[in-house]
Amino acid sequence: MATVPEKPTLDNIEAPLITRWESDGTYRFDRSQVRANVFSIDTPPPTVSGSLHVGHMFSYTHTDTVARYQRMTGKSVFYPMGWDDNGLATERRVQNYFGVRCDPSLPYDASFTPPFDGDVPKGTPQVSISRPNFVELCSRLTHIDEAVFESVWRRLGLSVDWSLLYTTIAPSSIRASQRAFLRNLARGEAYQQEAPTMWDVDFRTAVAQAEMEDRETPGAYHQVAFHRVDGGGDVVIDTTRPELLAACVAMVAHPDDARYQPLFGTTVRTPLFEVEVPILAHHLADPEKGTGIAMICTFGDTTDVTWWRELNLPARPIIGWDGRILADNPSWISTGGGVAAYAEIAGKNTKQAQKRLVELLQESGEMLGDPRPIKHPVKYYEKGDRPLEIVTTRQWYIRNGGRDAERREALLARSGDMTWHPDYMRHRYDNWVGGLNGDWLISRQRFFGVPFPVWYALDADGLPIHDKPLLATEADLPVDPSSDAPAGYTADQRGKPNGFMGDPDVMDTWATSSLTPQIAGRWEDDPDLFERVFPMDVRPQGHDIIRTWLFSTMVRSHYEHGTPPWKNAALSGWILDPDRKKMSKSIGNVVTPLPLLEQYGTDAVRYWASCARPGTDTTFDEGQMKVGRKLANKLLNASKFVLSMPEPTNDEAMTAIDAAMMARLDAVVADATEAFDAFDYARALERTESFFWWFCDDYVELVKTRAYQDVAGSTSARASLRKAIRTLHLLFAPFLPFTTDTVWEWYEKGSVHAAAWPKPTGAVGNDSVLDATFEVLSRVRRAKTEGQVSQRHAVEKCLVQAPEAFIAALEAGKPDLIAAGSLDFLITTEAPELLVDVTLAPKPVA
RNA sequence: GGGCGUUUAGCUCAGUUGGUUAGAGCGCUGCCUUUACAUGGCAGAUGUCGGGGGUUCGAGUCCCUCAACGCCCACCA
Repeated sequence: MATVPEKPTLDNIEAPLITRWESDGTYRFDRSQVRANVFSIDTPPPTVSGSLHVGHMFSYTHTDTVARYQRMTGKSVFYPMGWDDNGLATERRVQNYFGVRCDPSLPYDASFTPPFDGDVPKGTPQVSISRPNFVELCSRLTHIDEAVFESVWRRLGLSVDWSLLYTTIAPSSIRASQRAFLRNLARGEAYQQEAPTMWDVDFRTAVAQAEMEDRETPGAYHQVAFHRVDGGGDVVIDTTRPELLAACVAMVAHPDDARYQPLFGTTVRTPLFEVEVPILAHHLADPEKGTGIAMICTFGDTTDVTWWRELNLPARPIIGWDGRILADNPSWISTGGGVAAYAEIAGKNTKQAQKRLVELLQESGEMLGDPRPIKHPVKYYEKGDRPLEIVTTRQWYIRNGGRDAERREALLARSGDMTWHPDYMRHRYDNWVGGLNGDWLISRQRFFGVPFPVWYALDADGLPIHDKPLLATEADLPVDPSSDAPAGYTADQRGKPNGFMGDPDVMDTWATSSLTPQIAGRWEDDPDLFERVFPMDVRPQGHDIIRTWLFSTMVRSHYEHGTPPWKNAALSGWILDPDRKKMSKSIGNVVTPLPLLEQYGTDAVRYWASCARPGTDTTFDEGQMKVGRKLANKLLNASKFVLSMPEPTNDEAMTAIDAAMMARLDAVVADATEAFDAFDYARALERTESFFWWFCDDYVELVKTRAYQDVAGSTSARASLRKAIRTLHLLFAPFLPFTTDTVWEWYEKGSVHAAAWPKPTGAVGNDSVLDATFEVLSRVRRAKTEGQVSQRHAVEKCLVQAPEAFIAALEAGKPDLIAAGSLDFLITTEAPELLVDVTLAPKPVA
């Protein structure tokens, strides 16, 4: 046990405590505890990018305060950390870091060394390497990044149990992910389908609905004339995508549109390409839009897909996986003019094709007027730079209710099986699930991720038989179908007729991170652990990823376990910069937390984070960190004051003043406990903090003299001060873990973070005693301020006129009041109104 | 177009079942070296609680309505 220092300081208190907590195992999960005595947290695994921003500090602190509270109530806290290193983010970082790109057609080169190691000059062309080489580099870089990341994260003082660390690309995570997929497949919850898919032409991968976003993009309306086959003149449409004219399969107008009703069932010939297409009716056609009649192409947008499906139209795709117009002349274009026109656009990207096609239409006179520029919302992959195209591909899906009312209802009902903090966040879930328009697309045509544990037998011509996939068995997981062979085949049959091929795709990151409760809880690998932590008590996360992470985790747990994966979801808000914009890497307004931790101390930054109400977006405010610093400093000094006094050895009845203070503190303990149980750390802090300032400024000042001297009530004062400060250390411990543990060391054994959360002492006090005493004290102070004398200055006479009840209440505070106010005389008389008359002693003559 | 949230002092924000005169911190002004703390203390000024209507003995708080801002979703010819 250390003693109280002469000059306590907040400087450099963090590092020794971080070391001590680790060596003492202060935050170690005790897995011998039964489920009822465990508090488990499904920690968000941050993407390992080698940097940490103040938003992380913000939301992780919220969870940490709750974890610390739960631990102090006696729960064994399961608080793991994970790194999300699987997926596209890592691939991009590897490309930029080593100056390479993956080309799966290349063979493995065992002696390959990357051209760069971190500093790739701008504009350097990337070196193409094989998939195994690329995956090796991904593993290598994630290991480097994770070592850096861990050291930075430890600095935050989070009470995570680092021995539970997991990564989403580790073999055990791949095993969990593949196992869950195989079970989804076996139960019919996963399936494969060849269908039009939203496609990013740069990443060359399919993209899920949840990962798309709209961006206002410049475009232009082009008015184009189609010729009626019956010679009755032209039908004019407006289109923003004239380059898709060659992919036109029909025209469509609203069934009630009188202008076009006579044309339904007739045909027109497309301009330039001279393909005959029907004019059809469909309720989704909007008479108000453009000319009221649209061309249907395969595929310009999602409405085209709907029309194509519902009107049973042929597929005439002309855009390839690279976003370019297919090179070969399509079978449906057969006239000389059509073939010549197609040759003009073949191989071009959509922009170039559009430009050329407009020229051709203008030459032929089939375009009316000039293009009319507009801005319109266009779908993008959230990480992409060019608009998404719709390409028909074979993909894996997990049913999520997007095409099935019964599943949708079941998943909607799940949001009622858990508690949301704050409650209104459940609307975002309900809103999203209610608006789904397709199943969850989980396959990605990428390289660094969890492979599908699936192979395909090849027929005599060497073509894959997709409808009878060869599945891995659970016992063999994890598998990599690009290097492992399926049961019944040998490695040399790969790619041969009557042999096999591996499924070339990997799962999207969300398909694996949707299993974080299972991964962290070591589902099936350690059933004893899993049953002690699952379903988890809480999922903390940002409100912006309810539609992705929260929902996808719900889907997996709903299918596999028939329950929500957690009892509570705690949603945290965003950090806004002083201009109230979201802080994000892409905007470039991110603040790094390390300099802040240096300047104000970790506790002060945690204080700022803890002031934000759950779910609320919060402005970045260094002012609040200064306040936090001040608070921590005050706690240090108040503790020094109280703990420097001799520990009371005998019992003495508590004075009315002291009992009333303790009763107030009891109320604070009750409030803070209730708030924490509801995940409202901000309220717990606010109640504790406001009590603490009152305690320092008023109560301590009032009883200071009595505590110093050996008079009647001094034991009561010392004992009360000591009990109260100890309770305050416990109440502040979740927020100011460094300051409180520093102080705790002065007089207690062990860590405050292993101590028991306070309970109300049952003190019985009369609050009006405090009110009356401080009302008079405050007036005495004002008189001294107005008289421009020190607060120590003697008061010759203090006359209090007040109603009877007030005087009665004041009675118990009189001795303290006289000492604290340096009153020579205190006289009370009864009067209808409160009046305090203060006569200051004469100022000494200089 | 639908959903959700926000709007309280110059700034950042509390205000929990409706209840005296609406609060805190920062900032601002003045004073005080006081033996826990000058990284301090004491005191002071500052508000038509976004607008309008309603319920009530009583509304920042409940209901209706409008507005501004933000987020999510839908629309994308």
